[in-house]
Amino acid sequence: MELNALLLETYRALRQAFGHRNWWPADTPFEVIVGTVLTQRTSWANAERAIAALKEAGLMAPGLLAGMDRESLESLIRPAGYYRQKAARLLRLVGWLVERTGGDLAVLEPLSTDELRQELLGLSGIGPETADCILLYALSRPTFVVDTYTKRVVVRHGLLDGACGYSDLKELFESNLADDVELFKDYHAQLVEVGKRYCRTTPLCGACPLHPVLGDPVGDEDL
DNA sequence: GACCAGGCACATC
DNA sequence: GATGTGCATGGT
Repeated sequence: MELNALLLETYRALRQAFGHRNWWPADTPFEVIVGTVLTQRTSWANAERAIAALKEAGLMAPGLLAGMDRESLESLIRPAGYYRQKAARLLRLVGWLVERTGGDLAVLEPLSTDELRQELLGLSGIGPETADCILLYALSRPTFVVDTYTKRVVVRHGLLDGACGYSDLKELFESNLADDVELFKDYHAQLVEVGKRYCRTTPLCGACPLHPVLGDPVGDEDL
């Protein structure tokens, strides 16, 4: 089967099994941006507590957040973990956003996705996954988000070898699927879901909805 | 108590 | 370029 068809079949199987995942839950694109930092290496439930605290305090707005002192921000986002790092990262990111846009994300529209991605990656604390989450889920750019679950599913089924890096995985999906923001949003979310439920350190391939599509895993690499 | 969760920067080799 | 480590809370 062609890669394009295989990747679409994979998505269909996941969508059939799990339903639309409805990522990213948020009231505004700005809230998505804040969430991308808060959820780094952190369960969504804990990131949500921090988001709720910011909203409760009436601070979920670029100008207000950018003006906060670091210690107050740290105490509000504490439940998300890594709160000292994340407070510093949020202040840098939101500071950049305010300076760059004055708080109006529409100002970024003329920039190419690639230009925007490079700017985001230039900020300390914004790596490839966070940058792509911001681009896809907050700014609706057709960029594929990769994470450890993506790698597990892809490598376990021999689509790429274990030495592949972030850009290889990203390329696999972007060059074999049409640029489709809604597809990219839900596809990533589905990969996270199947990763959590079945494609774990010790896989549960038998009941996995991908098994009929991709077959038995190949290799036994520890991912 | 161990292990994991919607990463990233930095040190070291 | 690859590999190891710190960052921190909260659920299972």
